[in-house]
Amino acid sequence: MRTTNYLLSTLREAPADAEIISHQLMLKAGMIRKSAAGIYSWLPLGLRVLRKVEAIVRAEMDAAGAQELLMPGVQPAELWAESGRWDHYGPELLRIRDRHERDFCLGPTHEEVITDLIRREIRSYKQLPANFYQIQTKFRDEIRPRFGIMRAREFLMKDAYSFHLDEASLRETYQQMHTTYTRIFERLGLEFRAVIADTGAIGGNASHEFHVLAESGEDAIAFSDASDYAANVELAEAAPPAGEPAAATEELRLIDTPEAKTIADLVEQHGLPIEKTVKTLIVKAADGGLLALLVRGDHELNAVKAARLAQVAEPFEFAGEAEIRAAIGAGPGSLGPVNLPIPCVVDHSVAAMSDFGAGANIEAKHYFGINWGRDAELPEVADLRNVVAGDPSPDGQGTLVIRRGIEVGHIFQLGTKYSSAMKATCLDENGTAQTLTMGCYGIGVSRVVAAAIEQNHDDRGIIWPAAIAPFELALLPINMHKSQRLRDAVEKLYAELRAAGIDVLLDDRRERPGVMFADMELIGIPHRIVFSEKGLDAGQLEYRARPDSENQNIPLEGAVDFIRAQLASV
RNA sequence: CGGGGUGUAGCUCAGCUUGGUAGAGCGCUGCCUUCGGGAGGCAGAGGUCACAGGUUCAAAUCCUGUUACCCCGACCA
Repeated sequence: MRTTNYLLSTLREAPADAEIISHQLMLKAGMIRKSAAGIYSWLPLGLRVLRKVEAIVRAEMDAAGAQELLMPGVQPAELWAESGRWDHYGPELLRIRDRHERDFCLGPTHEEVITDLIRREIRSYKQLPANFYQIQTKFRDEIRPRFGIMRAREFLMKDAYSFHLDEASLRETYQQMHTTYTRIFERLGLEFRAVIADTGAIGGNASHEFHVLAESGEDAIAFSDASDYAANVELAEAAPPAGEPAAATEELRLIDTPEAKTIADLVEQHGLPIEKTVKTLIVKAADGGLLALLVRGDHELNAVKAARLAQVAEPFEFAGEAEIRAAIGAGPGSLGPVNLPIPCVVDHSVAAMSDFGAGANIEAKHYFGINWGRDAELPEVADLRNVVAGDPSPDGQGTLVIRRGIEVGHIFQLGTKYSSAMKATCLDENGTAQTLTMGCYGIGVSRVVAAAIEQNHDDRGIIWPAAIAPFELALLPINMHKSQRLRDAVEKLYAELRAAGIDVLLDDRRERPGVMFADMELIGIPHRIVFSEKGLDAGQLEYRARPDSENQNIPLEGAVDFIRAQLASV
């Protein structure tokens, strides 16, 4: 491809509303343009990347025996009514009506359509198991689309649905998809982790999310430095500390703390180590009253874990200040376990504390030197906090490291949620109808593009992993318009590279070198060759890989082989 | 949905307080010079100042309404 025949719409400055680096770079590199909030066009350069991601996903899904099909983007309301989701999906489902006043929606996912299709097509256990996938545009009317393509309303997704006669077969395909996803993200050249995920309302069955690791990720994930264990921080278990709490060495004392409203104040004004403080959080209880949850001052309450306690009201909700004062007689900032008039659950790490400080349940006073047993009965103990870096791994191997991740894939075992609602059955060996068991497996194809940039960029622009770069190599002739000899040499190599099947971009614009360098670095082409008169005199070209800062002189003769070797070495 | 902010040239923004008929830098077109890290000069093109109404002799500027977009929060995955 020649730049003079290609829409290379690079921008010097990114539009002001682009917040994260991938969004800025995708706009600056001319990959995407916005049509409306969360809705984008892909320019030729961006589409090349998207297609490369798609091709890898498709190849690996095919290799795993999945069959590609394509389902409609517009779906009839009847199917959603059948599964019950027409009423339950909420405003994220964009509903539309046709000229005959019939209801439809723009598909945010395709469980209904595939289940409808398969219940008609699959009659016998002999056709199972089967796994169908598509790569298709989805629409979710997000309340707040943001971060460009990362959290768009319209996005490209690979979604797959598998069908089985029993759980064992489902588990087998699930495991196979886990392996396939691992291969896909390895081939994409991204640093990623498969993490144990929340199974949500479906419950019970296994689920994993695949996260691309990047500082800007929306999810915190915890993984072991010594094993495969990885989980969303929301789900990672905090192991109870070993051993008994240390014996009391201090007397209980009531201290005036008029200026201490927060843990930070307490630490700063009274010289208490933060690990010797306790946070008391009040939530609504299942019985209609209030419940106190205690975590150490330096820990965070984990709402997912708290919501699982039987004593906690559903949905999980913090109590208001007025309610707290009515029940306890003191406001937030002065609460603690001593003389607490409401039920209480404490985190494991709190149960292990001694000689600690907490609110006195008296306005503007704290108790210091609190010890369980002596000053307050130890209440129920549970896992209530987010894990932190350095905690022991729940599988007993190594300690936890916390990184941020971008969710790009999700696999889970659906079971019979849709097949039973929609009566999708087939006959087993005995001729009896069995409700199909299902799994589903998604990859956010367009999000992968943004995630790859979040993980791989520098201050000059994008650094594409080789497998998904829009072009593999850039040819940059300097002052080609002034030298026919240079032009001939460039054209010759360009033709040879193309004949060798290399994805090459020839910058034949009459631009100054600085402009070419800046553009090629911005759009992230992994390899570049610079042609100059001076080099030709010496029979040499300059080669540089994208992240390097040094040029390498290579002989003009055999340049194609050299490039081939460089491409292969990545 | 609640709170906040912004809409002026393709992009980044000034002008608005104090009303007087539209600006800069970058980008774009042409010519000249330059030519190894986003060059310089000259000449151009390009704007219903988001939209509608109002006040006024006069509105980008003041007032009202609408709309779009952005940020924070809640929500969702």
